[in-house]
Amino acid sequence: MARQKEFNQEEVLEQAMRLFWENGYKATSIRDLLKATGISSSSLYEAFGDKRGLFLTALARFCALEQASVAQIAASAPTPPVFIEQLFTQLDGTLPMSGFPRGSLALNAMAEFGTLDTDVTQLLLAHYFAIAEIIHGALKRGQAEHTITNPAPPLHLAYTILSTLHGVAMLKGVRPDFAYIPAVTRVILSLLNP
Amino acid sequence: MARQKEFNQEEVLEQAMRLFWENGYKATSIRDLLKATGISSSSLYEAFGDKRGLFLTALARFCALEQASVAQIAASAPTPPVFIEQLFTQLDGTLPMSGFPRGSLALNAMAEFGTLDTDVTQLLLAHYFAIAEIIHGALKRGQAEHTITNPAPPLHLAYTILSTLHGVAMLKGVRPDFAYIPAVTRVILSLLNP
DNA sequence: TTCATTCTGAAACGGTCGTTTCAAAATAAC
DNA sequence: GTTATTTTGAAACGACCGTTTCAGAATGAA
Repeated sequence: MARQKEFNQEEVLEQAMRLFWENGYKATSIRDLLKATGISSSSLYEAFGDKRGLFLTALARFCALEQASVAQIAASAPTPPVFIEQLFTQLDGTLPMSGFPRGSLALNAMAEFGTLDTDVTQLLLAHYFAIAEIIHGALKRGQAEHTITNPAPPLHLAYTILSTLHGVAMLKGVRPDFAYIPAVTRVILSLLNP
Repeated sequence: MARQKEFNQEEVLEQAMRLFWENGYKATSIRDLLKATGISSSSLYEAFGDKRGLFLTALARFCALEQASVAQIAASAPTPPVFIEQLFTQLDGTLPMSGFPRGSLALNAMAEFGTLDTDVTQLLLAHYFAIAEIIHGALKRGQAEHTITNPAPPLHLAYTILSTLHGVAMLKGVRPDFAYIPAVTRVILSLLNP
């Protein structure tokens, strides 16, 4: 055949994801992306179609990473309440140290796009319900194992907990040193075992 | 003196607030604002300085309206738990009918700006803590009156409830017909009186 | 080595951005 | 009615936007 690509598509996506995460979709220009990734515009357009295509790919990557992270925590936590606790703990402490921007790209995209782009909306809703389902499954297990005594429908508890997580994540994006996450975590844990 | 203004500053702010609310800061252009408000660029720049100044003024207006709304609900609700319930109910039902865009301009601004604009950040944090304080006060009252039996620190409960509200509002911005708000509300009310 | 194919880098495209300018229109005071 | 002050409308500004183009560099196959 002919010449092979000089850039790594994964690395380009990683950088694009970070830029969109930090600055949002509209505020991230193609030139910003070219500078951060080091590739040229012709390569970018050949690989991803256009700016929106690159964003959708980067957002899908974010969602996949976040779902994998949540699933891994769910699988390794000794009990469902500890799983829930670790969701909040990860939000509070470990993510900032990993060099990622604050907050959540998915939540930022929810706010920026709302219902204005059906592809973005579909991606975000699928992501939301996938994570809700992981939490839901854990809560069901907890009720069966009696590590959770609250008899409320586990799906309702799951939506409540996920909403609380999202609310905390939003505030954390504006005030990264928000000190009340452990307190909120304790309240939520007390909800599982009143 | 001389000629008097032909436009009403309040109405211009109202329109600007709606546009920023619907589309975000970056995605709302000066030309969009001129078309929606009917004024000319010279008038706009004379009255608000620049685009960012107009946004800050519109955002401050939104925050003032929201705080007044929450305070009014707090004052008129028969008991603190009913007050909390009405916060969720208003989010679920009445706002969409009023012709306002979905979601919350304050939450959208949190996501769009993060920590990148200190003036925006300060405004949003002040708004956040003002509403948290209203809820906090109501919960303290509820504990004193025994309409709330959960003995947890009311400030912790307040942050938890506000976070949940914000998480629900975020999802509502992407899926206005989200059907589980009443279920989440019931879970939160059960938290107040376990 | 030659040829065919693919990727790259840089320049350029028209359009839109936020903002400024300024002459003409309007009005309060005299 | 004249004057002084302020607002308005329209045009224009340079900068940046997302995107396209294409000659030339690079590389696998013959």
